[in-house]
Amino acid sequence: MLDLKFIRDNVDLVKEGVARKYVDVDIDGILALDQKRRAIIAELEKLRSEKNRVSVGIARMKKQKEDASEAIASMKKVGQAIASHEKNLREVEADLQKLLLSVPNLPHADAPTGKDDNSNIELRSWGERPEFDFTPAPHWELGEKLGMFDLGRAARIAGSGFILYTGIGARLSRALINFMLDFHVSKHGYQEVSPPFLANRQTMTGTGQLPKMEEDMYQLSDETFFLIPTAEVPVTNIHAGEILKAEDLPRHYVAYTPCFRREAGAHGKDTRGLIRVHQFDKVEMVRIVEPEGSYDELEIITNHAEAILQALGLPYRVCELATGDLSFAAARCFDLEVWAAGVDKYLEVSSCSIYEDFQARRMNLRYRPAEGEKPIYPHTLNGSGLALPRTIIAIMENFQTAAGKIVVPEVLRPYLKGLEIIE
RNA sequence: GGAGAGUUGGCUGAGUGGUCGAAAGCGGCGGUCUUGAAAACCGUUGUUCCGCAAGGAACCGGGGGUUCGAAUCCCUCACUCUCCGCCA
Repeated sequence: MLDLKFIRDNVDLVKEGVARKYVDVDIDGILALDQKRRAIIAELEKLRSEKNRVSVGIARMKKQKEDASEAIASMKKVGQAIASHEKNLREVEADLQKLLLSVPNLPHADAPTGKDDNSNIELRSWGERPEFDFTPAPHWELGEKLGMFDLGRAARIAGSGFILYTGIGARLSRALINFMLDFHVSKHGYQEVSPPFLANRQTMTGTGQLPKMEEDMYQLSDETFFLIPTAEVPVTNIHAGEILKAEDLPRHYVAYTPCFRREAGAHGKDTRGLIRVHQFDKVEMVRIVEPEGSYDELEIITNHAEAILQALGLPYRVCELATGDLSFAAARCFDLEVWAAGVDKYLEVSSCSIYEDFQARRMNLRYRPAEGEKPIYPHTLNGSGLALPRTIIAIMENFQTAAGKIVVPEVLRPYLKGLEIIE
């Protein structure tokens, strides 16, 4: 959420930023409602002030057994006027809030302007793409042959777009989760947390999934819970509504969770194998930091995600998202795309974003920079480190042998009782 | 799932429908005293909104209502605790 005062004082800047995100929101409508709201408040507070003043008098008269009926009668009218103004204010504020919640975060000045991912910019790449003297197989062929997963039975259990990992596939998945968590905890200093996998409406609004992404999430029929689309939601909201002390910052959290996404409107796009599924595992990093120097934090979190790919020996590239490709709440975002030899393309395995104070304001998360100072909003960031299925795809496809076996990355072997080859 | 009890400021904990933003204690901060510290004493100590300002307004779990007036009464939701049942 943007600061209403900021919108008021920077109308052109806000309109320009929103336009760069290719989002259509009614900024003028917000300003009009804001003006209306303030007019109502001014009037309402005048009435309340009168009420308070006269009420004291009534109390005194009653105490001295004097007749207060005249004052009470006149206050009755004031009371009614107050009630009607309050109703009015509630309505205006509800409308205003609704509009405000639909305003996206403004993109950072350095984010490349562009409508969609065609305008994304490759910043750097790491590692060598593997060379084969045979045609590398896609992971769905390798996976079925090696008994790592069974998509047909998964579809029978839940539907298409779900994964049933089997045998070594399930173990590899568990090994990756443990490896990533351990890595971020011991090498990058994160605190591991394990949050609920369901979240309520308020929490979903806090990080910005609601109101815009309602159709993309799974919702329970009692309408109180959503299945989380990412650990970003429960973890960033850990301190929602709190006023943290300066020494409580920074907070560095890492969490493993499954992620649930309806992928509405994604039919036919990358649907083979494990590329795009409705439920996947992910290890996620979240950083809650002071605004000062927060963009350095974006580099740091991106590097932390990259470190996993480097440790696994997977070639990747880092892309900066164009303004139109940025998520609703993000100001700037770097994607990591891993090379997958079998499907012969780069696959997004991590998204590292900074939200500035946009999420903090939505969830009313604040901290006090120093004793006696006013609380202000910290900045929030998050980055995948990493999403599992596509990482598994890259491991399988890049490390496959002519015989259709898969060489296990060394860093994972301790997690698989020393296993070197999946065959 | 059933029955009951709660939710007040950083914490503990009072609060009769009428100057209650709210007693008291603890903690925090400032000061006096002290070589320094402790103790004692004095003072201070929330968040937000409107307003150029002066100033005003709101907030006692959330939301509604009754009333001239609500922390206090009513409704509703959420959460916490105790007991019973069920269960990984």
